[in-house]
Amino acid sequence: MFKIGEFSKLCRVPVSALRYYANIGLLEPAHTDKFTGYRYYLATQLPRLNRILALKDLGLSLEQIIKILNENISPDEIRGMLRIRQAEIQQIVDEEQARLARVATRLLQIQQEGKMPTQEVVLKAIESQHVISLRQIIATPDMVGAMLTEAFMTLGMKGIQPVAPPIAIFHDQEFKPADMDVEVAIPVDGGGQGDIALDGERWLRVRQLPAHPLVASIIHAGHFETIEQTYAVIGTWLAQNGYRPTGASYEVYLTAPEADTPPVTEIIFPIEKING
Amino acid sequence: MFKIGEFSKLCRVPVSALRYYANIGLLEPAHTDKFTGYRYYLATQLPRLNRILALKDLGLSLEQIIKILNENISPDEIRGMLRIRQAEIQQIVDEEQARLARVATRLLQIQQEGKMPTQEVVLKAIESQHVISLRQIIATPDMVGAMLTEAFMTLGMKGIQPVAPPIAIFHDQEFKPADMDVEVAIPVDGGGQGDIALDGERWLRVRQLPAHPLVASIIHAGHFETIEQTYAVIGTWLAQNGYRPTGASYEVYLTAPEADTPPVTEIIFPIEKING
DNA sequence: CTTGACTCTCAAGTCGCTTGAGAGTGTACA
DNA sequence: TGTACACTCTCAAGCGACTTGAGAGTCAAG
Repeated sequence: MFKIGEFSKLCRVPVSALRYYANIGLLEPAHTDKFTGYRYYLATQLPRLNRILALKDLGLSLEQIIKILNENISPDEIRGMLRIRQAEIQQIVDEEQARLARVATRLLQIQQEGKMPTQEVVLKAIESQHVISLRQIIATPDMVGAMLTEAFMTLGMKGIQPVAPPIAIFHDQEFKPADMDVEVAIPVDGGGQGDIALDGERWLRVRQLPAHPLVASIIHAGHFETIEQTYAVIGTWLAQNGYRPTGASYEVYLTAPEADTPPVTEIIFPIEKING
Repeated sequence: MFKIGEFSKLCRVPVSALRYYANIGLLEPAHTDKFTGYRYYLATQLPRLNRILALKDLGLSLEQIIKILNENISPDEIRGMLRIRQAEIQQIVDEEQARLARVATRLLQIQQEGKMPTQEVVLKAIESQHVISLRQIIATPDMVGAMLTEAFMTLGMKGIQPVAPPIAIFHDQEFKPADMDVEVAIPVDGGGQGDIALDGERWLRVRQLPAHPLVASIIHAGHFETIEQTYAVIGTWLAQNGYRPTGASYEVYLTAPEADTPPVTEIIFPIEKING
């Protein structure tokens, strides 16, 4: 008969943990004094405790361990549990390794630039969106504004409300300062909506923007004249972190145009990992 | 000016999280209505939020992020933080990979044996211990009991109390059924204690058992006649999991000898990882 | 009979949120 | 103008596997 402190020394498990295990019914002491409440353990309880520690070591929750030890579960069920754990652990390993790479990159950046970069690139996924879009070749980039205005006004006349900020998609393979192939897209409700004619040849088309499982995003807060700097930041980031763009890049215009405050724009690149 | 739900859609962060960030002072809304309490955000707050997400992605705590963003911290300090994180993440990766290997081994075992093994091997570290020990070549293994009795009686006469269960250390390189080189060691308090003569030639020596950073341990609950089975279990386990013994093995006798209950013994192997 | 080491229970804290209850607010439509 | 309904608010509790601490009781030695 060991008191809890002695038993704790034997098995190298803190007293507080033993008490916790007793409370949740994972490892009851062999005997509990009815008057003092003192817990008394036997050495024969060590095998059970060791099974507990071993299962815990595999990453199972205490609840699962109680199940495995108290009810007797079929090997198949245990195999199922372990296989789920296996997948989970693999995912953790992958995630943490990616995180490690990001931290290393960040350290390198700080070392090279002597300070913490203030513009942040964020990875995320983008879901498919229902939009009304207008695609055109335009002579200069600042005509995007005119396209948006035209699209917005036409929707306004039809009584259609946007459900998210407008987007411009740049379809050219390489960067062009002129004759850009641009599509402006305004997210709308999924309801039954048809294409809308603008003039003799041009149409506002209803379509579904594709989902992108992985995109890199960065916010540019400031005038469009300086947006190239932010493109440079994201480009550098992609190169340093081993990603490659996989399709047309987006700009999302998060603020309505106002005279007194600079616009906020989100730049989005669909990407994939190199050698992934 | 976005309401919290709109801002949440923009940045793809749940409303509940945004409220939480506001509460802990990580990202205050640009404006809070004094009467209704409604939070209003600006698109210009997105860069800060993105910085938050990026730092969180590196695994920093929100508290650290508040520090980095609100006070302006020197690049050196940030480098320090990141390097600590780097080490932590590396450790997580290593641990999880080891865990993955253990889970895989376990799955294999279940497949081979058709059931969950009930004897568990546990890895742990053992600290250095102050002991009084007696080392001898003995003809048969069951003489260990006699050595222990002799040592205990001698300590008893000197009024010295053991502080933990007695240990036997098997110093032979290979297993020998006879003429074993065995040391019995009884942990005692660290106080100033000298060697004790037993008879003409033999001594109880005071010494410090070395610490072992990594040992494999298994509990054998039952008579000594069946202890070889448990040795086989731990041996198989070491082979399957890629470990190699690095020194003399121990047995710890967790129960005092009693006639009616079988003894409980812990078997301990100092080990190291192969190819580690 | 005291001292000091040990034990007990119960509550709260850890982290980064999420969930839920209960109440108030904003806006579109009949 | 009423009303539905989506949205927002605050505050409290919950997650998991314990740890920490307060306050009270117990045990063994001297």
